[in-house]
Amino acid sequence: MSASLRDVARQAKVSVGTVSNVLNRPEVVAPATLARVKATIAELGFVPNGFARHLRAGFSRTLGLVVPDVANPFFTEVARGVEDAANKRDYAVFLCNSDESALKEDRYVNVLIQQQVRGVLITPSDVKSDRLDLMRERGISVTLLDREIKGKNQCSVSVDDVHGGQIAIEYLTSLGHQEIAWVCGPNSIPQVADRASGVVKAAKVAQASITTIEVSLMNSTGGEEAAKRFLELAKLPTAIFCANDLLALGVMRTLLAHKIRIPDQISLLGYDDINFAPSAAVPLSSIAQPAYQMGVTAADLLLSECEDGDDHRHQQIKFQPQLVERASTRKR
Amino acid sequence: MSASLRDVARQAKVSVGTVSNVLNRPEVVAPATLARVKATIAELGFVPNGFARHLRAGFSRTLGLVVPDVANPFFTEVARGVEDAANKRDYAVFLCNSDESALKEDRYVNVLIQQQVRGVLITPSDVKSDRLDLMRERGISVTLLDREIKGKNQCSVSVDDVHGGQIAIEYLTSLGHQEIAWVCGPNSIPQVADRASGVVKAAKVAQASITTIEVSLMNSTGGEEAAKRFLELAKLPTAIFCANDLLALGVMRTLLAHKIRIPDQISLLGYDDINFAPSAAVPLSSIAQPAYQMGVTAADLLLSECEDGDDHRHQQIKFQPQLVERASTRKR
DNA sequence: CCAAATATTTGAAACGATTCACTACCGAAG
DNA sequence: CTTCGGTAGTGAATCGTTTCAAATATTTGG
Repeated sequence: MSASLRDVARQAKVSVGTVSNVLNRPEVVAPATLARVKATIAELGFVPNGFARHLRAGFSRTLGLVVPDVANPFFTEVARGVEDAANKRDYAVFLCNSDESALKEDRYVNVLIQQQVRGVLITPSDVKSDRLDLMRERGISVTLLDREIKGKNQCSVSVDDVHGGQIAIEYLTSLGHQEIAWVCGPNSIPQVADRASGVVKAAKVAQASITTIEVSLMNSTGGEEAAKRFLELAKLPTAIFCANDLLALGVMRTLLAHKIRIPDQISLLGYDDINFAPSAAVPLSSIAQPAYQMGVTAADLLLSECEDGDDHRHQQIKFQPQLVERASTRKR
Repeated sequence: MSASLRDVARQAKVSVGTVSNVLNRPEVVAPATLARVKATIAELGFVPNGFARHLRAGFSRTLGLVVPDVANPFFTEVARGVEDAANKRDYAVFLCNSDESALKEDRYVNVLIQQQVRGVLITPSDVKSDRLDLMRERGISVTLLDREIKGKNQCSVSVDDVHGGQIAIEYLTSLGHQEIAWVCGPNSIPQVADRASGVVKAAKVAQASITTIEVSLMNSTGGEEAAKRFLELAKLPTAIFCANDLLALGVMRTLLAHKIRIPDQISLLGYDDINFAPSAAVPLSSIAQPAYQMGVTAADLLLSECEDGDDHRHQQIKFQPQLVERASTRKR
């Protein structure tokens, strides 16, 4: 099959130790030998076997990335950031979609442990679970992505979701909306809970009333369902704030199909500011999060934890969300 | 650190061979022993070290997936399919974005070889390169995704792009359009070339005239650039066919910003039928490809090649694209 | 109750790299 | 001519599994 270090050693008439040195500490090898061995390596097309290397070393140069859904452009952007940062340091990334299911998450955590990944970036479906500790016990660094656990000693990169919910409602009320619908996923998702708490807080200050519409899927299908439920309300709110852009797009699609004009009759505000938001039927106002940047930051944090070892200090980095105004919202 | 097979053996008072049997061939182990060893495994929280296992076995349970851009919803869908199919067979997937760059692709191929992946699914930037042979020489199965090499002995899953280009133009000419702009990426991308050839073929039959606008980036930024170039044309075509939906969305955004009405003044047709297409400012007509299904099929094909070994027969699977009519196209 | 047949279990070799104590060699110093 | 210091190179042990021939235990038939 493919050439091993031993084959190279034999062909170059040196010992395996020397070949290993050529690969890992070329400075201790005499120039002539170095050249000869390098030539042999090229000749045989030798590529070191990562398994064997990492078996001895005790760790690998791979990371796991566990997100709820890469089909969500927000996470796609995050993934891009992670990949670029990892790549820069010569790490490869395993991609895992948990679909917010604890079961799938468990399976993946197990796979990642088996693969002996060096570290894991995860948006856990359930922050309280012991999955994370399980990995850490095994010497796998864990950094939370878009989640945060207070008081716990670990790195995390998140966005201030409470503030996000708050500025959303502050914005809508500043436009004169007093009856607002809040379309969200299950409250067990921390982002949903946090944004909701920001929503409630800001609503109280502005004395606005909030109607919650909760659906199970945080994608455009969920949005369609939400819109149908919305239309059945006794008194229609004048603005809708959605927990993410996919929901908002589903809502938009359905409302437009029912001849409801946006923003004339109803203002619509999303969350995430995905790439597609400006191209929507009515360009979607949204709360932007620095997705790519978050991916890069999280990966850098994780890798520095992996490589610095003991003198690493855990950090909780929190980005601030930002309002992006487009055509889907307007004064009442 | 974490428990090894040897630790389990010691604690359960059996030999390492027996523990290994419990893991891999439980049917040869006596029920009482089986139970005891399993209990010990659970107690110590033992997870086998994938490296050591695969080092011995000579291959791993990992796949590589190399696509030009996961941020493109088409490839995201494909990736989802691949992941689900791989997961079902207990394989993990490395995600790699080549960005159509031969350099990045080379780097990733090297990483994947080092990781000793069992197989690779790739949309190669350059079909003629010897990267693919390099991997095969090392015993890594390779399946082409959304590309095809005629006469070569390998599996591939693709879409009939020539036909796709053809039905697009047939449709537009059937609506009465005779002056059509074709917005595409570099001709070095096989899909672009194939679709272009379908375009030309159908145009000849219908005696329509085609104006080609080539941009370097196949995303919405590229689309914006294309639209600007389009607007500078001496005589404006009445329809635009874009090589993918992202391009089309960029074009749409820009044309609408210039107060050009779609489809009244210009018909716009995309390719891929991504999830957002129906939510676009003007719901986008498009040529649909079964992305998720392609991912699943490709992964299944690859894994059957990996596992069936010699009695595997290479297959070239070709899906047929389909026209999806929405509001962005209309009769002249 | 014994031999043969069958069912379990054992333990050492192997996978391919890294590591490190050790040897070989060379020139310089005593 | 020996001794020392330093540089280059060696090769056996090691990592945690799987595999498999051999050893041992158990069952069966006579």
